[in-house]
Formats: sequence, C-alpha cells, structure tokens
Amino acid sequence: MNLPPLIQSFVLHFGEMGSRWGINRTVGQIYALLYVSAEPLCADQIVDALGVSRSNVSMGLRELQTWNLVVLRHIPGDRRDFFTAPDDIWQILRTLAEERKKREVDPTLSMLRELLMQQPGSAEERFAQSRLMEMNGLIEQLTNWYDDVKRLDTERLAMLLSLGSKVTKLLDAKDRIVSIGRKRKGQT
Amino acid sequence: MNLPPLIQSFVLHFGEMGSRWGINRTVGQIYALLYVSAEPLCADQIVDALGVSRSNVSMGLRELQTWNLVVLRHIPGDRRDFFTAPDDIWQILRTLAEERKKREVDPTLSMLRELLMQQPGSAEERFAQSRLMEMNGLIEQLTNWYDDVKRLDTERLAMLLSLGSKVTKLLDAKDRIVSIGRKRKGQT
DNA sequence: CTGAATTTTCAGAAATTTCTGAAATTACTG
DNA sequence: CAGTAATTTCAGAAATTTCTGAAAATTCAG
Repeated sequence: MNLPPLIQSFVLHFGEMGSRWGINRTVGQIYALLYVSAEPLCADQIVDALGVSRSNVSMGLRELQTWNLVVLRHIPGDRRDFFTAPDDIWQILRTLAEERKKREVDPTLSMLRELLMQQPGSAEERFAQSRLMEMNGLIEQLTNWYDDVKRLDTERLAMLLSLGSKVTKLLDAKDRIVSIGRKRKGQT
Repeated sequence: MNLPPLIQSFVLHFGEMGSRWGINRTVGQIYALLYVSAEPLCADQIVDALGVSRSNVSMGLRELQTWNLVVLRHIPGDRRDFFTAPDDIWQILRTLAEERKKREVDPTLSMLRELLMQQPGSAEERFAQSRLMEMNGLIEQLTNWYDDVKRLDTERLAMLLSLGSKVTKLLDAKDRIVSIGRKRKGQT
C-alpha cells in the first residue's frame, strides 16, 4: 500500500469496518480512497495505491456501482474509466440507507408477510406468528418513518435531527390541549 | 434441522441475514429460534432444533450474551441454563442499536477525531482532512439525535416515528413567525 | 470429597469468501 | 478493419471464518 499516512489510516479502518458490514476489505478500502481523493481515480491508480490486483479492483468497483455509491467519470481524450464518490455526504448517506433497506429490510418484510399468511399448524406456530406480527409491526413503523423522512431536503433533515426528542414536547402540549378539549365536552 | 415449517423458514432467513450483518449463520438461527419460542430453551434443545454441534451452540449463546440480546434464565430444580429473547421488541431494537453503535460508530468516530488532530503533510492530506471533517460532522449529528431520542419511552418514540417529516411543518411555521418578528424589528 | 451433569475451550477440519493471474472480451484509434 | 488499450471474467489459490469433536473445566448433589 502506497499512500500518505493519514489517508492510509483512514483506508485501513474502512477496510476493517467493511467486513462488519456485508462488504469485503478491498471494497471498503476502494471506497475510502475515492472518498478522500480530490480527483477521480482510474483503476490503475487504485491498484497502485492499495497494492491489490487489477482484477480485484475491477470487481470492487463493480460492486460499488451496484450499490450506487460511486460515480463513473470520463476525462476528454482519455479512454480509461475514472471513479469518484459523490461530493455530498448527505447524498451518500441516503444512498447507503436506501441500498441497505433494499437488501436487508425489504426481503425480511416479505418473508414475514408470507409467513403471516400461513395457517398455523400448531400452538407453537401460532405463538411464533404472534412474534412475527410484532416484528412486522415494528419494521413497518420504522420504514414508514424512513420513507417519509427520506423525502426531506437536506436542510430540513438536519433540522429534524437537531430537534431530536424535543418533538415530543410539542406532542405532549398538543395532547394536553386535546385532553382539555375533551374534558370540556365531558369525555374523560 | 427439526422444526415446524413456519418456524424453520424464519430461522433459516435469519441465518442468511445474519451473514449480511457481522454475525454468523448459527448465531442468527439461534436468535431467531429464541425469539419465536414461547418458553426459554436450553442448549440441548437448540442443538436438536438446529442440528448443529453442542459446542457451536455454546459459542453462539456466548456471542449473543456479549450483545446483551439474550436473557439467561434458571428453572428451579434444573441445573441447566435456559435462554430467552426479551419479550419487548422495542427493547430488542434499542439493544441492537446500542451495540451496533458501540462496535461500528464509536471506533470510527475516534479514528476520525484522531486523524483530524494530525498536521497534514501535503495538499492531498489537507483535502482528505476536509472530507473527514464532513464525515465526522455527519456522524455527530446522527449520534446526537440518537442519544437524544433513545431516552424516550416507547410510547413517545412511536409517536415521534408516526409524526415523521410532519415535524418540519411545525418548524417551518416557527421559522415564518420568527422571520415576521424580525421584519417588524427591521432586521431583514 | 466423589462423581455425574453441564458448559466451555480449542486444535484442526470443513466451508466459505476473497483474491489473483491468465485469458477473454470490449471499446476505441488510426 | 487491424491493432492496442482497457476492462472483465473466471478457475483455482490463498486467506479467513465457521464448525466440530474431544478433552478440559466448572458446577452442584449426595
């Protein structure tokens, strides 16, 4: 590996981290390298920087493309493919969330729905289905929230984050008002 | 594997999914099985249900314990250890979030902070640091939100989720009011 | 204590994943 | 087109992870 020490540390960390997610070390390293590079890089530059085989880089870039995490660029008068990570880190976050949902959450949801359609054949299965229902409900709540929030522009999303749990104070206030309204009408 | 078909499907799915996260197939299967079982199970019951070796189950249970995802139970007059998943799925979600943060986010944050302390040795490193700052800032926003929200009780958390992006409408209203206030005082 | 029941450990076997080099394919230039 | 540059494919090598069986350790009843 042939990189300035600071960049090397970052790249190595992402390589290790990658294996905790579903991606392999090389893919993690390639992405880290593209992320901190000012200019787009071509495959051979990545080979030199990381010291892995050309074919490994080719496969890694292909995987990053299936994740939509990498942008293919061309330099006029140059036949090679160049790659970058998007500039906007919020966009990267959105892509990551979307792809992970597609790969992890959606298949789980359809599995749950399928199993919940089945007629339970025993008390054990009936109990299991009640647990699957709880899981299905939780995931639906989370994905509904996500589907709603992901449409926000970045400024509003950041706002929503900075507000955090304070949101619930507004809700409490609303609840109190509603409850007072009910009391006036004599409904508990 | 010796399980009712519905439960077997669920267990197998979780086994596969497990490998997409940092856990292995057996650990995923054990957890799925405990999750859908009405009663606590002992290691040998898990061995029979999943058809894996006793030692593998022992290691899997130990890993689940380090994740705090599993509760050890004792039955009076029985020397064996019995295990369950917590009843409350929201609690499971909280534990999962906390442990994943501990293992994935926290080490990344300290790596970033360490690298941001270093004096850049070149223009490349200086650019890289600017990218690390963006990443650090994003992760801090997300973890601050998480640290705030995780303290909410389940009812309020569910409220917050169901509100979703509507929160920002309240914020917009607030902003309009503030901006009118400013105009009255003649400050843009 | 003794000994049986239970759990854990761990060396190495088995399975899986990652990576490479060579060959094939594709894409472009002149 | 012919030729070359660039990329992809893929069989098998290398590395890593997972799993097992046997042995060791622990726990507890009598």
